Amino acid sequence: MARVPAAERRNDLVNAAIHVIASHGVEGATTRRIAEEANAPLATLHYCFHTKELLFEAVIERLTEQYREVLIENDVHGDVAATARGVLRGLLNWYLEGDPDLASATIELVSWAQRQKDHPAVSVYSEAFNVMRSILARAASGQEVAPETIDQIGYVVGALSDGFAVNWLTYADRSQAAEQAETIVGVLDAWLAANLA
Amino acid sequence: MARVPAAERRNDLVNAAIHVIASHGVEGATTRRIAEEANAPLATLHYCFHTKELLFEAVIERLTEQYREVLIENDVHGDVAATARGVLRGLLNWYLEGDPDLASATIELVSWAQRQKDHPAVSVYSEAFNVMRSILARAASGQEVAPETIDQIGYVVGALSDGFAVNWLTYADRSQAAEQAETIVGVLDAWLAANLA
DNA sequence: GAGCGACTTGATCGATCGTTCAACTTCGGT
DNA sequence: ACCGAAGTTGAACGATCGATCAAGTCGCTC
Repeated sequence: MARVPAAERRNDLVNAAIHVIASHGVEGATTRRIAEEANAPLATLHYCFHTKELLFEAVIERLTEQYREVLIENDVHGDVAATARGVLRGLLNWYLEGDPDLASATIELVSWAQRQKDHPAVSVYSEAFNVMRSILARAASGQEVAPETIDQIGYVVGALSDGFAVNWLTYADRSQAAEQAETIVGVLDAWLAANLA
Repeated sequence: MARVPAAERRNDLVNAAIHVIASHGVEGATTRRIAEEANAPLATLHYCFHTKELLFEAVIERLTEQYREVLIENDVHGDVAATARGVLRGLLNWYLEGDPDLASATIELVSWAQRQKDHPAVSVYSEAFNVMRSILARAASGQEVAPETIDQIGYVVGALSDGFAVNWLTYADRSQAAEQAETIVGVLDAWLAANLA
């Protein structure tokens, strides 16, 4: 077969793993299915990733990176309220219009990673939270906002986007989810207005 | 061994399955592990539930029932705002102080059920939503509240509790989660105040 | 063109999976 | 005392899992 550098193969396998996890769940994501999705023999998967666990850790790194990009891309560089609003909107739009496999695989893998030795699950959330905090902190640099308020806003934005995602992934109804996204943003607006006054 | 009626055995197996799913995930919830947790031989599991899938469906029924009980128990019989607030508080408290296996197993199984033929996943959410709607509708009987507003409130309460649960199950930090629960209730309050005025 | 590291792959391993079966024991009704 | 229904259970089935290995093939360097 056509020769492929290991780095590129690893990339293909990570993409295949995300797709298989999203459509078959962690328990259905077998090494054979992932290899087949990547058009590679089973032995090639183990040539690139010594164990299945190492492959899954690479998938988690990829997902972590994806979240960071989405957050940074949606930094509107406004005041705290506008920035929080923009980040939340960016997340909801990403769920709605981006690759649905990414959100689905994230939910699947986070509970999987929770049970691994040095649970790398937290890394996805903690990293996303850290990025959000730094974005919000810069937006608040000109205002009088307590650090703990920044953290609280970050938590609320995260919780709202998670709550939205769970329902969206459960029902998979796009038009309904679009309305719900508006509702969610309205909830954030109401809370910000009441707490940043 | 001591003779046990099938109905009672089925009950034990459902409880064992919930515990195993919560601690080992759906992919780690093997028939042998569940049978061992229930102190029953493997063959007994298949005597009570013809297949593993049927056992999992029984687990989903149990979880659905649990949610209904929590919602009904926390109906404060006040106006719409007070009722929504009470139900949300009840859910958050149930997550925080109830059996952590129940919430964890729910999250695990919902994504599993999503991939079954006649995805029974939706039943947990839809049933919970229906109960919530009927509770809110009765609370609104004396007020002027549009039916679609009732649904919207139900969605927001659900989304907030889901968002709370995801973070709580990820970090498992009780004291932090207790503060976050207060924040979540505050978010609902702000939104209700802005939208029911 | 010889040599070597990088990559490919079919075949196969032992472990574990969900499920089945038949033999066995207990219990309630007659 | 007898009998059939209900419950128990060890042993085993074929399928599939993650992982391994050895025998390749390709492409670059000297």
